Formats: sequence, structure tokens, C-alpha cells
Amino acid sequence: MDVFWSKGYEAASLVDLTTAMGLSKSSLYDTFGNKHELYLAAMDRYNETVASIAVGSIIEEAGGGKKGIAAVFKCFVKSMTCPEGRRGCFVANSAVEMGSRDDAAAKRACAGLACMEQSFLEAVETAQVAGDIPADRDALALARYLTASLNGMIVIAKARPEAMALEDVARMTLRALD
Amino acid sequence: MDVFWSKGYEAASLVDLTTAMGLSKSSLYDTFGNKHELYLAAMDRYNETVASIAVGSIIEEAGGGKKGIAAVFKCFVKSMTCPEGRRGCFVANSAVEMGSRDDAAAKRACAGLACMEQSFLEAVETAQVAGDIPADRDALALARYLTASLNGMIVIAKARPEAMALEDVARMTLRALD
DNA sequence: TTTTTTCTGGACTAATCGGTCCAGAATGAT
DNA sequence: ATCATTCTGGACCGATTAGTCCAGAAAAAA
Repeated sequence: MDVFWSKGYEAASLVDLTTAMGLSKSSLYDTFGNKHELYLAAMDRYNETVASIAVGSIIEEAGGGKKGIAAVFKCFVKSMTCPEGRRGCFVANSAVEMGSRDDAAAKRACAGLACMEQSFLEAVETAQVAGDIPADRDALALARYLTASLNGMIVIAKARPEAMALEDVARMTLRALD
Repeated sequence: MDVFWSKGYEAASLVDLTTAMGLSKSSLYDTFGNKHELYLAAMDRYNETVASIAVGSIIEEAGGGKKGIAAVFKCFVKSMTCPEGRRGCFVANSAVEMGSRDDAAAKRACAGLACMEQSFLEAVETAQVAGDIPADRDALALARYLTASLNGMIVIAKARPEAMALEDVARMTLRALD
């Protein structure tokens, strides 16, 4: 998973993959069939172990609601600006690299985004109940908006990993919740 | 340029490139040196002919200011949901694919984003003069925010090209300008 | 211990990769 | 017409690609 995550599909060679996984080509092909299916399996794994948990747990840890949402953006700014964070988000990477030519990968990227959207949706609704976000705002639209903004930050961080521009984006994005 | 734009760096083979450009391998290597330099040249070309003009001209055509910004988002939603728009934005594609492992490409992606940011900045300032955006808002931060949001939409559109989610994002993004 | 089953390292293949090179066509100058 | 120059199609190169296959090691079952 990590190899595809940081290199992408095309740039990841079988040698990279087998050495990282610590098993031989024959085992790999026995288990997964081919490179493409291994890629899809890696995406599934990412969705299960990262996408469906990461954002949600940051929100939860920060107490949920609006505070939780702010914590997610703060955390992302921090992680994108450190070296190991430059590989970005596997979902976004896959969407951009494969989305337009691989339906199976696009479907999984879509599922990954849906995880993020769902976590945000719950936080928005919590915040609305708590009165931190006006109740008349469209919660789903806000969740989608937050998801898009976060992915935009990921793109920008790939090209220019300095924190300043990202902090601006995070601040402005959160302002929209008022 | 179009080949790299729609396929990315790794997935674009020399055969793809030479047939698309209508010249032979020898000419290509005589002129550009190698694949990587050709890629960089394609990015330069994109920045000159697309990135530095596209957003700015949409804004201008719609009369500048806040109306112009809204027009950009409307136009992007429309173009991302039609088949030929699925290749997305070459700058965003490059940033995600190459940003973390190719400084020269990252620099060019950065320049492309700066074009977009600059166009937005001018529009925000115009809108502030016209009173459509409060004058006390940080114009540069807003421009960066709009750039990020637009790139986030591009990522999402790659995975899920349906218009609805994108329209939500566009609407919410523009609300933040009030 | 012997047999059966499972697994794996690495040799192997065909295709393709990026890149080089040169004979000769096309072009322009004299 | 002849010479010099530029350009180009395609043969060719070694390296690497994804993928196959099998002898034999390891493990499990008998």
C-alpha cells in the first residue's frame, strides 16, 4: 500500500512492491492476480484503515462538532508540511492519476471521499445541534465543501509545501461555517 | 502537451508522444533532449497558454469582481462534468503525480497555481473596491482559498464527475466571500 | 518417517520502455 | 547542377517492464 501511496500506480514497479511487501513475485501473483488488482486491494485497504478512520478520529479526539472540524484542518496543515506528509492522501492521488481511465479505481476513490464526507457531515450536524453552525445551512453541502477544500489543500501542498498558504486556506474555509 | 495532460508523465509513452506530435523520435530528442525535459516544456507551454489566461479571461468576460469569480466556478462545474473535461487541470495533475519527487515539475506546478491565485486576487480586490466583498477581508488569503477550493473540485470531479456535489462545493465556496 | 500439500526464490519470456544512431531524403545556398 | 546543411524514418540498443513457471524448500498431515 505504501509504495502505491507514495509513488502512484505507474511509477511503482513490481520490484518496488515485492521488496516492500517482503514476498516473492510468485506469491504476489498467486494472491492478487496482477498489478492492477493489487492496486485495487491497496486502495481497499487504505479506505478501511485510513480513510474511514483518520478524519473521524481527529474530529472525535477534538470533541466533535466545529472544534473537531477545525482540528482536522489544523492537523492537515501540520502533516502536509512535514516530509513524510508529502505523499499526500492516497485517495486524492488515485483519483487524479487513475480517475479518468480506470472505473474500478475511480469507484474506490469515490468511496474514500465518501468516508471523509461522512465524517464531516456528522461533525456539521453535531455543530448545528450545539448551535455552533446555523441550523438552516445545508449540512451535506457543507460536508462536501469541506471535503473539497481539504483535497484542494492537498494538491497545493504537493506543489508548494510551505505552511503559510495552507493556513490561509484553512482559516478561510472555516470562516465559511459561521 | 495534451498527451501528458490526459495521461500523466509515467503513463505517457514515447510512441504516444511522437504520434500525437507528428514527428519522429530523433527530432523529438534533438529538440527536447529527453522525455523529462519534454514534460517540463509541456508544463511551461500549459502555463503560458492555459493557466495564465483561462481563469483571468473567464473573470474578465463576466465583468470581473465577484461576478467573475462566480463565473469561474460555474464554468468549472460545467467543464468538469463533460467527457473531455475529465482530464482535469494539467497543473493539478502534475502537482499530484510529480510534486513530491520532481522539484522542477513542482516549481512549474507552483507557477501554474500562482497564475490562478493572481487572477483571483485581482478579482477579489476589484470586488472589494466595488463593495461586493468586505474591504477588511484578507484579499490574498481569499485568493488562495479560492484556488484551493477549485483544485479540490478538480480532485473530486476526477473520482465522481456528477455535477451535484460540485455545485454544492461551488455554492458554499462563494458564500464565504460574503 | 513418509507422503502430501503449500509456498517461494529466481530463472525465464515476450513486450515495451527510453534513448541512440545513421543512411538518406529534403532543403537551401552557390 | 552541385555541394553543404538540416532534418527524419526507422533499425537498433540495453534496460526494465509485467507476468509465467517450476524445482525444490518448508510445513502439515499421515
